[in-house]
Amino acid sequence: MTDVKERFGIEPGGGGPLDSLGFLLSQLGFEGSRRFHAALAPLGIDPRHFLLLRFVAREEGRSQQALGEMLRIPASRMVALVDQLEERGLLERRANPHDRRARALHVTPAGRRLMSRALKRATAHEMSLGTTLSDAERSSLVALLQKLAVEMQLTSGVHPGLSVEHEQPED
Amino acid sequence: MTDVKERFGIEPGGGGPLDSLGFLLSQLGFEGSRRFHAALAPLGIDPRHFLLLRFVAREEGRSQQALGEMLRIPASRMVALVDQLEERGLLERRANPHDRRARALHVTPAGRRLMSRALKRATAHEMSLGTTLSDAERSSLVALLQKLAVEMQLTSGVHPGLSVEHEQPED
DNA sequence: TATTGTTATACTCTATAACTATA
DNA sequence: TATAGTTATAGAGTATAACAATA
Repeated sequence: MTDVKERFGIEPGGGGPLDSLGFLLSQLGFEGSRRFHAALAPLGIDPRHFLLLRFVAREEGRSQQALGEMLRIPASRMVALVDQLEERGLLERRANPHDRRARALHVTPAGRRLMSRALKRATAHEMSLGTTLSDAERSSLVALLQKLAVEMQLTSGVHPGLSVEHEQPED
Repeated sequence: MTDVKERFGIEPGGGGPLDSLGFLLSQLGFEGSRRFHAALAPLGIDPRHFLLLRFVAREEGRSQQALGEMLRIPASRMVALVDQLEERGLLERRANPHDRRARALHVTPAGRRLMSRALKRATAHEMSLGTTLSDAERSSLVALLQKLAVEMQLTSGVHPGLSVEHEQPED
């Protein structure tokens, strides 16, 4: 490994901690999210809605709690998220005949139409990233990030920003 | 470029948008930040304080506004951030004899002592990332991320999460 | 008249824990 | 007695715009 300490000098021009792997990931993750957020904004949803809507479509009919556990979204956050999607008529809470406490979540036709539009924007966003990299570079970058994701025990499709309880980092 | 559309299928097992470059960066950036936040917490500061304190040390005596412009931190956020660091005795606002409106920022001796401890933790955090990668993989990952940072017009040492006005993305 | 830094206000988001209705 | 989902409350963080002192 390259000498990590030299990246932490406070001398100007020396790079600083600013070109560290951690800082780069934080900058890029945040900036990418900001752009994705902007890409979805015209549709009236944000990345959390997009993620949840996709999951509901994939796990059609599951209870609100089951979905929340899969995505590791705390129950009280789920309420607001599902409320917002339901208000826009994108998904429905249906009664479960076997357990009247539970709410089965279903995507509505309008929800599917919006998902299709959102998917186009998400794809365009994804394609807008890494345009200065060659095909080989882009694949190798994704592979390395996946290796890092395994190391950090991240789960595919589960965003840590939705799972966190108590305090939120900004940097 | 690998076919980006196939990453966006909603079929389970197909990967989903979840292994996209954008989503990976967001997950990793957030999780890394969360860990860095936790690493600094015992010292009573968070990553924003660490970044600002380092900058003040590097640009000793600059005005609060000049620092804010360099880091692209809105003026009203700077007040709270500097307040917190001053309350802990880590930096001082000094009068500027040439312009009595301006406040020159200086790191105190206690601030330098704390920075040294924080630097150790930051280094340990940085070294804890990428331990499952070979030296060559780690360097190539950093190089690719830097290329992406250039593409996205990010500035070394400036975190977009501190610059944003109006709305904050979470994903 | 413009600028530096501060503050007052209102707004959004959150965690927590209490709560309802079911099981 | 436990669980699914909801809500009430209080706290943290923010943007905005107004503000005082100084230029």
